Amino acid sequence: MFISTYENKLDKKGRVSVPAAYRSYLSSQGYNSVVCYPSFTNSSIEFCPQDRLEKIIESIDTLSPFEENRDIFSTSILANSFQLNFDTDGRVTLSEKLLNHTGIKEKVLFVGQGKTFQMWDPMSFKKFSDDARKKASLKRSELKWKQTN
Amino acid sequence: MFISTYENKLDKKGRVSVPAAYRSYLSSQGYNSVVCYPSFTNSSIEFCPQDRLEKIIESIDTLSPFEENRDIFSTSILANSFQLNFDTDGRVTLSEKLLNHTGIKEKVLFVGQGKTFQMWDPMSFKKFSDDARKKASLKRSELKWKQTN
DNA sequence: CCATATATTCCCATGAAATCCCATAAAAAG
DNA sequence: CTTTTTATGGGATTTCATGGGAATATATGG
Repeated sequence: MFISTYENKLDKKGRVSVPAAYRSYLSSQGYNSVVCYPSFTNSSIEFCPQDRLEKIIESIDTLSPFEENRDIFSTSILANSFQLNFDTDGRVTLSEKLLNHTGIKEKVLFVGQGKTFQMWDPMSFKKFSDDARKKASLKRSELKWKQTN
Repeated sequence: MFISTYENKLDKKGRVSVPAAYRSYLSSQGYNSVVCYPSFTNSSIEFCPQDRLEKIIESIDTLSPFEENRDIFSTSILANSFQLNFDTDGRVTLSEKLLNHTGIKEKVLFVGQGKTFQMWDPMSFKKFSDDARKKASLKRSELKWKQTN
């Protein structure tokens, strides 16, 4: 399972170490690479084992080759995905696209999400999680109010 | 599988390098050439292994109710299809027909579509992709439904 | 059937980017 | 405190995209 968070450094060559805990989980599942794509809802990169993307491909493949939806789905998902291979020391190289989407400069924050994990710029993540916390407390009071009525 | 995008240069001789990642996937599947045809719905060229084209033609056969339509449809694909062989450095040569359909001049954008890939003029693709992203967020729930069924 | 032009493919050189490999530092484990 | 694992830096090597010359194939006209 991917849990906890890890902050690692992006070097001059654009490489970053994937946390050893994540790597050992991946290899225990039989993977030696990961697939990733920019999140649709926030400025993180989502990572998942390759077979997850393969499932998406299979479901797209059920659509007719001349249906508009096929191109729309595959373009918005597959064209923006990357397969990242680990080097011999467990690092991956991040492309310009991925850096731009996240705003990552110096540090990379890995955030475990159970079956997947994310990469964030540490600052962006702090904003995001603070925001999430506020929203949660607003909703909580809303919920309490509804409960008493 | 074919994912991500790669922008390569068209040289004076009309050659372009097929991304190494795509070539290695093709050869892992036992192919050393590709078949391509102009898309019916947009200004890209569709690439696929040869047996896939045969499958597409079969599916046209079963889908179209009128025999006449079938013939027109499948011959129009076949007549406009090319088999492109890789040279010793992994390049293919693009014919005038293909260049005209796409509007490609200097740069060739390869776009992964899972089991197939496309070639685009970078500008045309940007337009298409911005549009696709908007439509995808509207229709994503539709895809999810199909995945579970 | 040959000769010339044109296009196609092979082959090698180059520069840039990706990857390997090793050294060292920092952290964790025993 | 010692040993092992992990993260990081950087030089060495390999891969890849690209350009262009040489060799081969194909077409066209006489």
